[in-house]
Amino acid sequence: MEDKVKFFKALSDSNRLRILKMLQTKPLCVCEITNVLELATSTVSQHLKILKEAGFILEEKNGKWVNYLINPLPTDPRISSLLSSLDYWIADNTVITSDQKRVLGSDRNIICSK
Amino acid sequence: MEDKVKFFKALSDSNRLRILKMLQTKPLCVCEITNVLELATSTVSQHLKILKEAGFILEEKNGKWVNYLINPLPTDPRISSLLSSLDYWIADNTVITSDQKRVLGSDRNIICSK
DNA sequence: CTTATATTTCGTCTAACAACGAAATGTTAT
DNA sequence: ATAACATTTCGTTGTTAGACGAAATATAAG
Repeated sequence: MEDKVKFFKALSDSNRLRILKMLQTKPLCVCEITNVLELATSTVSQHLKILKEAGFILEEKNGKWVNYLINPLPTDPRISSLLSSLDYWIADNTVITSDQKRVLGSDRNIICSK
Repeated sequence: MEDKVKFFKALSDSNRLRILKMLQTKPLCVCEITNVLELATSTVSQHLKILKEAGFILEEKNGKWVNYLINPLPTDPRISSLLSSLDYWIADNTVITSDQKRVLGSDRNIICSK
């Protein structure tokens, strides 16, 4: 019974919605996301784990970095539905838009090694 | 920012999903729902309050009873979307189906005054 | 091999949530 | 009026969830 609410639970946190929308802009490493959300790295890592286990995102190791990206081929069609209609569910997207701009205008090599 | 996750939060509890699906069968009073979910009346009342405040259901006083029903004309189109596609989000619906059968085959006047 | 960097895991704190029973409220029936 | 019933509100309890910092892990660079 509990996996019925799994998707809703994963989307029940505004920081996780922000992460998903950022990743729809481009794949990002943990420290880039941390930089935008202004949370502890460990907290962001935890959110990413939840999104990954729910099937929304994938992780790809790249040396020192772990890149997270939107799952391009989710096994569950409900995930595809949710991902493609995320904007619909997020009414006020001023924060989201600002996040996406920050993500696009920033360089990992400057941000992360600070 | 917090009303972004309002709908997802309301649907993040399996008992609330069961309530919504029962109400899609027919309007019900608190004690009929309590009888199916086998929870304390006060707990069910609390769940109904959450669903009502999120905009999914309405309440109609009818003497001794308070009838709850699916909101037929939600102001927010997202609520309509969610309500009409609830089955899609609920994968394993054995519990749901059983609930709906119980609801249809029971008489408020017998159940509630016990 | 040691250091720096990126990330995850772990333990802890606090806030939010679901559940309960008891008390309060409102309505119907006697 | 009083009793019976339906429901809500309130206070409490146990559990879950989000946040943090510190320690552990992994890789890159010197």
